[in-house]
Amino acid sequence: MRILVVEDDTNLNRQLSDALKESGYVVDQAFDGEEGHYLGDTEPYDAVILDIGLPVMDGITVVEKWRGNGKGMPVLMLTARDRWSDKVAGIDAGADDYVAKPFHVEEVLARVRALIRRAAGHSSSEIVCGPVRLDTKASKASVDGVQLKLTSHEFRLLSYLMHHMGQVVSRTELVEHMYDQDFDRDSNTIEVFVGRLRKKLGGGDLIETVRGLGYRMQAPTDAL
Amino acid sequence: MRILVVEDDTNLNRQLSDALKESGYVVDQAFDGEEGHYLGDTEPYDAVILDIGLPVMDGITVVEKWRGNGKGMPVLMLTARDRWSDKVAGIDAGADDYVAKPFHVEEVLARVRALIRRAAGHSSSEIVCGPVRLDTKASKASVDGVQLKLTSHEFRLLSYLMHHMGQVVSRTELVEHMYDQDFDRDSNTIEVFVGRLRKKLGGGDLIETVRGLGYRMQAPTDAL
DNA sequence: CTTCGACCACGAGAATGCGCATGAGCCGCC
DNA sequence: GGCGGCTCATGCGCATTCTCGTGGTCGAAG
Repeated sequence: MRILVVEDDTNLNRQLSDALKESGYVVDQAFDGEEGHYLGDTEPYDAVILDIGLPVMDGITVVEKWRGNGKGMPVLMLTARDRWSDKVAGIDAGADDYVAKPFHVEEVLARVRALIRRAAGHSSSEIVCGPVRLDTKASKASVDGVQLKLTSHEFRLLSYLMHHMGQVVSRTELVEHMYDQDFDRDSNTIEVFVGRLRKKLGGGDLIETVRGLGYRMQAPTDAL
Repeated sequence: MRILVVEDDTNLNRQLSDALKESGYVVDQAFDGEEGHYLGDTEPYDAVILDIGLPVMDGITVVEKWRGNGKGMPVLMLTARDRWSDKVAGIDAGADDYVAKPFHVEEVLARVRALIRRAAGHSSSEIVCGPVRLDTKASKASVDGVQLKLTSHEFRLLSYLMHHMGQVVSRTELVEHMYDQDFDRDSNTIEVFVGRLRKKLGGGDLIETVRGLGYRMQAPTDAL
């Protein structure tokens, strides 16, 4: 984890940086807004601690520039005690949190940890199997990077198969997970959907049929 | 976006609730810890404002119970001035942010905005999707730089969709976040609003309908 | 090797029901 | 009372899904 500390008070900067290093982070330091902005723009930080009152370019502007440039790393702002309007401006500019001066170093550390933890939670949920990618959150699937146009049942089927990659999945199991309750078991709907899905997924036999048992989604590293 | 305000001071509660409603949120109110806990446990809020000193059950306990129960919505705590230990306790219990009393209402609003957009994974106060811009700060939306004239429900719908860009959002989810507690679910109101919103947003099919599942706002940089 | 039975693939048509537009009534606000 | 916004009902169009029938494939047994 790499952290940038932008703070013009050299004493405070060192204090924070030391505490962070002690906690196991890699720390870069900057002492004015321009330097800080440049570093944040070019280096990949996991979090930034940013004073609001800085020489050359103030903290608000720095955040705004980063955000306008697509930089999304968590930013923790340091504000003067009673400047609540600064806090509002900072938060609206895109800061994720702030601490009012004077602060306890442990509080800053706790917040940095929280920010990093939270930022880690936003990775999109994707399952990959060979050329097939499934994004459960967006309800989208693609093969070789090409978007598939799936109906909701087709998607549910693919989803279930991909969640059980490598396993043999019986027809009844599929029925039970694709439909709410009682469903006419003697119909070949599943086969029909498997057929359609195979067609949409394309050539490589990704969905293998295990005669008498059900279907199996090919694991990516399958030595046939 | 739907928000719960838990505060026993009726005056303060109303003050906050009114300000939030003015900003386009749907607000539920609770006046003691138990009521607040129950509501937060059963209804899907996008954020909660929670006083720390409450009758029947204090704020810390409320958060702890929610978190222990898997509830992850952002919680903004209201603490008494200078009670540093309360802040720490609140954060440790699982609160996401706090404001010390007495506070400026705008500060609370700014923090709520920040919490909501952070929970959705956005870093700046403006959310952009293709030609559409949503200004969470001013509660305004524009297409190609032209201001849209939206009714409050239309705005809430657009806001929720844009906060969940790329994800499929179900009709019930939309209902739950656009209306407060009791609302007749079996009607096609949402479809009507989607229709109107589409008309106002103009040609490009920004709101995609996913048959059987819900709606999805098209992400701008669509990775095909 | 051949034959038989069970199982599976696939195409095409039929039926379902979802989503959309539209417009009428209703409510609250000015 | 007029107006703008919200809700609800109706009917249509069409994507999706289900059914059915035929033909193909596989495995085992004679």
